Amino acid sequence: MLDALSQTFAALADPTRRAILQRLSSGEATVGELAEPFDLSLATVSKHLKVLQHARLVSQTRNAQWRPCRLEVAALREIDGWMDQYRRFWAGSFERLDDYLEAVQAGEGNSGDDDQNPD
Amino acid sequence: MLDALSQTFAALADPTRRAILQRLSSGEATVGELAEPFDLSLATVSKHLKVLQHARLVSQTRNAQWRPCRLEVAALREIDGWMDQYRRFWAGSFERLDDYLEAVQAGEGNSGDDDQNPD
DNA sequence: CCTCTATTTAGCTAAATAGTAAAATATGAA
DNA sequence: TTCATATTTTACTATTTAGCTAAATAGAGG
Repeated sequence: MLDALSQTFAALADPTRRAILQRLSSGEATVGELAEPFDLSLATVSKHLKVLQHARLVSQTRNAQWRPCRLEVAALREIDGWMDQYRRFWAGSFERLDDYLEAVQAGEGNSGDDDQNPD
Repeated sequence: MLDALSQTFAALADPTRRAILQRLSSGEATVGELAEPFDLSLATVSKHLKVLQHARLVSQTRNAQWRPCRLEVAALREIDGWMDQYRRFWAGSFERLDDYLEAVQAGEGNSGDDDQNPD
């Protein structure tokens, strides 16, 4: 079994699942409502939802015979947190990593090969 | 073939590949250097690098018989851009989506077909 | 009970992919 | 040319997964 972050990324690596998340970002929806815009069987959408639930991106409650789904943002926040370590590469004016590294290395007075750690 | 965003998410859905990216965030590295911390064959790491290149997360140049790899942040920025539509859910004080939606709906009135009682 | 609606599960196929070992390729050096 | 090093490519296997249809499950209501 993969770690939580990998599961979340894997769940997001499918356009249908991302569309489901987008739909859920405007409110709860039942499985049937979520399936409606897609040319897919309900069983397939149900499986997509199971993947999303397993990745903790969606939760499902029960209301009579409906299972309303809801977006859960905790896993998305984890992705966002993971991205933090890379944001410095575009937070400033650095388009390319080597520009950044060259700038850092020039600032440190090191002209060596490539093992400088900018952090 | 999947769209670019799906490919990027799929590439990130592997701990080895994320570790490779992290290593590259501190500077260029050859395939052998990247493979060193892993208990994987060079061929396997080479394939991971191909996935990362295909997702445009890594570029590879040539230096004699070495192929130094470099982090490319454009695809990460795309992920970051995709996340924008969800940041509002944790940018403020909203821990739970339903709190946010209740607040919004209370302000806007009811939109119609999703008014099952939430609890 | 039975029926209707909503959803999930089971069983299948096809495609993708992570891993391997071994052969092939590319470059530098002797 | 030959050898050594670095990396990729080529089969091949095993696992995962997106999709389907059909059957099963769950609740509402007659």
